Amino acid sequence: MTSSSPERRGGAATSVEADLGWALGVVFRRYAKEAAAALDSVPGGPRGYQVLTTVTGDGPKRQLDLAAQLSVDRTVMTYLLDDLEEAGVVQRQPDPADRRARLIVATDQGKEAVCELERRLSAAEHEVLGSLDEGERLIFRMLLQRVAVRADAADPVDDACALADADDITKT
Amino acid sequence: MTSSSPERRGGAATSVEADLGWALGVVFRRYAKEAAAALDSVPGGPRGYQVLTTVTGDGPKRQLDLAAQLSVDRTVMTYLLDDLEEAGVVQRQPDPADRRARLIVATDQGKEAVCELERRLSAAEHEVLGSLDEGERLIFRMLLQRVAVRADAADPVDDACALADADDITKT
DNA sequence: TATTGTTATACTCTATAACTATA
DNA sequence: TATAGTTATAGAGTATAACAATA
Repeated sequence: MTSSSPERRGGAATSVEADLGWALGVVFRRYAKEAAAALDSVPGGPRGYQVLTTVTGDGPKRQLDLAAQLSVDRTVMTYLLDDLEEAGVVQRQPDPADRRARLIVATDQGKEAVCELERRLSAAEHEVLGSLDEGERLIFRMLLQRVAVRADAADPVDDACALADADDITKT
Repeated sequence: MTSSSPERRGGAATSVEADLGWALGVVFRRYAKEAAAALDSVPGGPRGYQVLTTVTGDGPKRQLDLAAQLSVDRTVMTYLLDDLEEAGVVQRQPDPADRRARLIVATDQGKEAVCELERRLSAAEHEVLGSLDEGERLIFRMLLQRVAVRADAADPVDDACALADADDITKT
């Protein structure tokens, strides 16, 4: 048993209005698990895969740019690349334009691996959305995409008001 | 900047087929952030809120049962309850049926707090789904719910096959 | 002997700070 | 002086193990 059932939650819960947070959490964790399993062979798991696909798709990239683009701490990027390099899927090359920087490039082995990994990941996605038919899946992805685009644009700083009037419940 | 843009990802990406993992992650993290802000006043944040709503809705519960139901480690539950009790929203009472066990009950203050917190949480949900109109929101929640129910039922153990043939990419 | 709950310890992940080599 | 990358260190969060009280 990994999570509580939705009906268990308090408050109003018509079968459709059922807790959004619960559903989101369950689906996200499930996908994360499936993806992690699919990408099990990549050092660093999903994040290692992201690095690999990025350098494969975009071509050579400097370490810091890569870190910024993927929202990974630069210190974490160091460890990640250590492992990926040891696995032989990427390589650190000197940047001819700046002797401080390193250009990260995918090896042939890395490029090959991406194809196989993409297939596995795609299968994992299909698995997670298995309860929807083709049409529903399309609608779901479309709506989710719309929500995500807005969510990605929104800044947590915008919620200053929400935080401001969130006085301590112990004083209510 | 918190996350990479979807078009940045490698592979095939028609605007609708855009990366499911990315969208799920963004929406989930956004919701988690909003919820954490809305539940800022509860010790333990969202998890403290879950404990509070559970004992408010289901009535007194033993600590271990509560931990199992919410998938929280029993050692974590101890700290969580310490904080919630100190805040005055729940109480540990001796279980008349078993002197080892403690029954967790919500205080009046705790019950009051739940109402306010539910309102805030509901507002947060509305905010996250803000890019959808009423009808779309209903469809989205319905589909998400369907996906979640299946995802919740599925066991990671079922993926033994996926893990089995996930040989190391370094040897491909 | 097994179980409830607590405490202490260790482990993982991530972020911070200090360092080097270049610019 | 500032920046790219590395290393060492410290912090949060979580899990493991040992413990006291009771069954």
